[in-house]
Amino acid sequence: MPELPEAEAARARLESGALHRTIAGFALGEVTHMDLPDEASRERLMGTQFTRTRRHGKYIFIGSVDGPWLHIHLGMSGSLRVMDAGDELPDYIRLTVEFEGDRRLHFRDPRKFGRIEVIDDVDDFIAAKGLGPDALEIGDNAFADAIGRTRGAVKSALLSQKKLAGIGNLWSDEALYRTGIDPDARGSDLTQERIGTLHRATREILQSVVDTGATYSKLPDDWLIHRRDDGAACTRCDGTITKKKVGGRTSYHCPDHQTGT
DNA sequence: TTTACTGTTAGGAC
DNA sequence: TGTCCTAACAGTAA
Repeated sequence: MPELPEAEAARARLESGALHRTIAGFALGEVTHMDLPDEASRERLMGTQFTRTRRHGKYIFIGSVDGPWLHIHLGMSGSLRVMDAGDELPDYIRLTVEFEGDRRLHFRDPRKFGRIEVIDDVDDFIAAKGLGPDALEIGDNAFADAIGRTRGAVKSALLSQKKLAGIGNLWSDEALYRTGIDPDARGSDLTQERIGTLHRATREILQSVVDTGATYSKLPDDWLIHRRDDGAACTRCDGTITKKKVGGRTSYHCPDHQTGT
């Protein structure tokens, strides 16, 4: 379920379980239609150790000061598992990094929308992708520009990784729900005050989810995440949660307290 | 059996 | 030129 908080949880898992161990091999699962490192890329990593991790938006990186990096994107259904040899393997493991000793790093991805590749420089990669600032780091002015200068739907702007990186369908809905903004509202129609409120809500929501390790059941009961159902009761007014498409994405909102301007 | 889905991106419309 | 929108990707689950 990967947006920024899930990527951050995965990064933390790498940080605690996959550093300072010599890479001894790789095992490939069923890999048709997937972007995974080819033989030559895997060969570059053999015998090296990862010593640090990074994350930018939904993009995860693990590498070292001067060596190549592994870039991991979880796609729609990817996850990382740090396990030991002999542990019972879940289904849909697409790539395993085998460290000396028993430690194993597994990339699981049923739907195969994720990707892993070997890259030389993280900052170059981020620039080449055209990613905006990380959603937890972006400053007030940059956020106001990213949202307030778009003619399209505010939700689409939140979702644009080029404007700011890390927000996906679930947490964009959550932030708009909390701030009472209709996902279809034009970004350029919002007052500066509302955009400021949206920025704070976005940051607080993402940070809260990060703090739970992206465990949804630990999030407060009144969050939209627990009632993404057409017809559910709104927790902020007497309204009813309603489903609609915004920018091609399924969106849940309360038409009573979420307004256009 | 049909429909929808938490992300990205190419291609086309405006 | 830029911005925005849609469809497609693959597999599973409801």
